[in-house]
Amino acid sequence: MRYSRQRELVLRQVQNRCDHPTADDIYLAIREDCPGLSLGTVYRNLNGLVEMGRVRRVSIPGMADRFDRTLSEHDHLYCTRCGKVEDVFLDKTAINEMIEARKDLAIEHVSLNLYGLCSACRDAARS
Amino acid sequence: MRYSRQRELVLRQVQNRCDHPTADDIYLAIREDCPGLSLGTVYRNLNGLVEMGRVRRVSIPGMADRFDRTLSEHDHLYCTRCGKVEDVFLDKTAINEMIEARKDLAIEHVSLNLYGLCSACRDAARS
DNA sequence: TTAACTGCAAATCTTTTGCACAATC
DNA sequence: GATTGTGCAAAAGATTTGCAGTTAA
Repeated sequence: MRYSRQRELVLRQVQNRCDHPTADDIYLAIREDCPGLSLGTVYRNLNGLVEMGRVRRVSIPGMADRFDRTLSEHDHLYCTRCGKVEDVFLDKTAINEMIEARKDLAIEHVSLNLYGLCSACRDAARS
Repeated sequence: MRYSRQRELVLRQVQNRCDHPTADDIYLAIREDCPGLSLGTVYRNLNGLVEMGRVRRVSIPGMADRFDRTLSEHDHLYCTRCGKVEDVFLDKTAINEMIEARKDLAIEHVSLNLYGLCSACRDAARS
């Protein structure tokens, strides 16, 4: 894979934000510095970066994919109040053991999505 | 909500099949008996039936939603070999306990998707 | 009769793709 | 100079929606 300014900007954009931007979010943000940019290029680069393992894709049913700079194993919480996506680090040993125990299943990978309140909305709801 | 032949046919279609059909699968199947049917009507009715709790929606990232006649709590296995979606009944107490234990999180609902081999493909792979 | 439902087609939204041109190695 | 990447615009796929006509209660 050879260098390109656009790919560099896409990667930097994902790495520099702690939210979980969509392709369009990234496109709009980069566009300010790089007016010629096209959305197709953003998608192509995101797909490449995901394949290379440089960024992660976060899929939540019914909405555009989001992209995540955090590569270590973790899951995502979709906030049912504000729509934000938050990283959640869970101890998954219980889940893995439960899956292992099911010898009748040939499971290769488990994906879980959490729905609830993000930390900001949880704090707001407390008052 | 008032009676309609189309809704009846959509519901019956979901209830009579043990696979997990997409809106389009259902549309094509019903269309044989009811040529006038439109795909929009199928979508509208499926959405209504899901809202009423008569059928369940199964969302797997990157593909069309599927619909499930089985209402009791369970998850889904997407077969990475043949693409079939299979019901999986797991003992989720360990997962729920783990979520409960995380007092810092306000999680309302957990959804998990499993990826691996369906029973048919697993049996085929064994030989 | 009137509110809900339908068919149709157009619109929406997300993502991919074909192609001619440009940039990289 | 060969190949990879880009911009653009069109296409694709899933789903929703506006509207005028139809149907159940």
